[in-house]
Amino acid sequence: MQIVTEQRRKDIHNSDVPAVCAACEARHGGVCGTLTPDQLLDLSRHSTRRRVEPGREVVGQGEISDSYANIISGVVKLSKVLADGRQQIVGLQFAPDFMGRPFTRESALTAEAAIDTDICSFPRNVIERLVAEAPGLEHRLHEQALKELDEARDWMLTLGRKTAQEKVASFLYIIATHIDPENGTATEFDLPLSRADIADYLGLTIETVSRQITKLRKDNVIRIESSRRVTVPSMDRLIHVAGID
Amino acid sequence: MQIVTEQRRKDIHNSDVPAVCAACEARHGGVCGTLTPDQLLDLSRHSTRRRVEPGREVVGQGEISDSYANIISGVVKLSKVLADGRQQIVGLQFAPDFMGRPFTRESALTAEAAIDTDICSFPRNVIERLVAEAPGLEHRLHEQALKELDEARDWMLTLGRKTAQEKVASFLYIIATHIDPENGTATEFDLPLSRADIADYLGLTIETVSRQITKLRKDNVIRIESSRRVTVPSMDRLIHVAGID
DNA sequence: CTCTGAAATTGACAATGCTCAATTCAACAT
DNA sequence: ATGTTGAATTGAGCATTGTCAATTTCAGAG
Repeated sequence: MQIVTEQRRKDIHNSDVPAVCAACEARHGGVCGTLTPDQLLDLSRHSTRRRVEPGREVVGQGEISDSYANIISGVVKLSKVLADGRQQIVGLQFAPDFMGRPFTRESALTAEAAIDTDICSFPRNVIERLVAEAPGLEHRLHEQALKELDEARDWMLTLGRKTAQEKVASFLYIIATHIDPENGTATEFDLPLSRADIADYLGLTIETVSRQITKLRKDNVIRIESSRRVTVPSMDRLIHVAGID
Repeated sequence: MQIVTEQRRKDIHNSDVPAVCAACEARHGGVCGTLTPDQLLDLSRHSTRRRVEPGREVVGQGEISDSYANIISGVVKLSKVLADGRQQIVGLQFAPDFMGRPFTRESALTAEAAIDTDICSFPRNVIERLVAEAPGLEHRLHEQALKELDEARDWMLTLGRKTAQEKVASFLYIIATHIDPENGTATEFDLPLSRADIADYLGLTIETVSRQITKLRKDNVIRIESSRRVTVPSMDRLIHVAGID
């Protein structure tokens, strides 16, 4: 079964913004935002854009530290597992975030598409060369790391101290605020994660997640159009139930 | 009550490593490691070394993004609180880590000394100037952020998926491996955190922490010399109970 | 040495969330 | 339509962890 469609970028011989990049939804986000047209051209020569289907690893085992990628659209789950199979999602990446690990650092992380996801990836050595040339790039990567650190710490508070009810509400709020990269908070959206994924993100079981969603529905905090589709009548109420205030 | 002793560093007029730094335990760690003698001198002119007592905030409210500090010795707790007072420790910093947030980024974090802690702090603007001059410095800060991100994600797995028993064992292992910055893993050590702090770090209650410590003692995984002092007869067993393998 | 107060431990009981099992539901193939 | 499959929901009982309260321990003050 073929699951990714690859298309190596055309080499364009002028120093304007490469056509592929000009049309790219993540042109100004991710790593690309800080690059000059020349650097962007350099990078685009080695970039590969492809679609990853749900459940597929974004980069093969062990490659995670070998390549860098911008998320054009979609959602990627970063997760860790214990020897006996218990799993925890430690981060969700939305477009136009970029992913990858600068400078090797072994951290058994799995990156997997949660829904259909388009990514644009570059080999590690090209990124490293550009980092050496363009000081702004490392700064950008640094800021991304700090953003992820803040998010991780916020989530630690959720994992360690919130009730199941608050955890589920917090999750819904995260999705509402991140699912649409363009606009702000969405009041109606599709959940990018299955109940099993949500449970792994919240440190709960599938059953508890389901029961809490049912409870939120009965309390009129959310409406469930279908198992994946959610409407939030009052974001303030959701925030309140999530314990964020 | 005066709780910190301040001593502004003497301005030394030669470009060798400043005397205060040469004698500093964190000379090669923290931010200082990558600086040239000139830069180190520059930095030392604006640095303040002081001792912070347990329970005291390392930097005043809101200042956390305004200054940077190296931990010379001791342990600092980084924590977050919910509106109703529930608290979660989201990170422990040991010597010779450095702390602080480059580039403003409001993240309601409290940094508090867990035990007597010596820190050497610098104002934000000096760090920013040095970052602009010395590219290696931002790289160092970036690596510190990545290290903290890895640690945060490891801890998320512990918070979300481990049992109380595994959590307490994981905590003891963290302390054993970090408490002595010089040497490697310690088999006998003082806990830098009270039971209340441990509970806040593990997302448990004081009582559960106490019961699990008692159980580990009865199972001969650890020995308790006093409530703060712990001996680990077999680190392998501790690791096993912690679920790290 | 005794008193004091905070920290830690221990016990009894309750509650939150988990386990196991049975349905239900939706998508899709026959 | 009907059957099949995986995902989600629901229920009943239980285990782990939390709550509340009573001791115990220990360090420091007098």
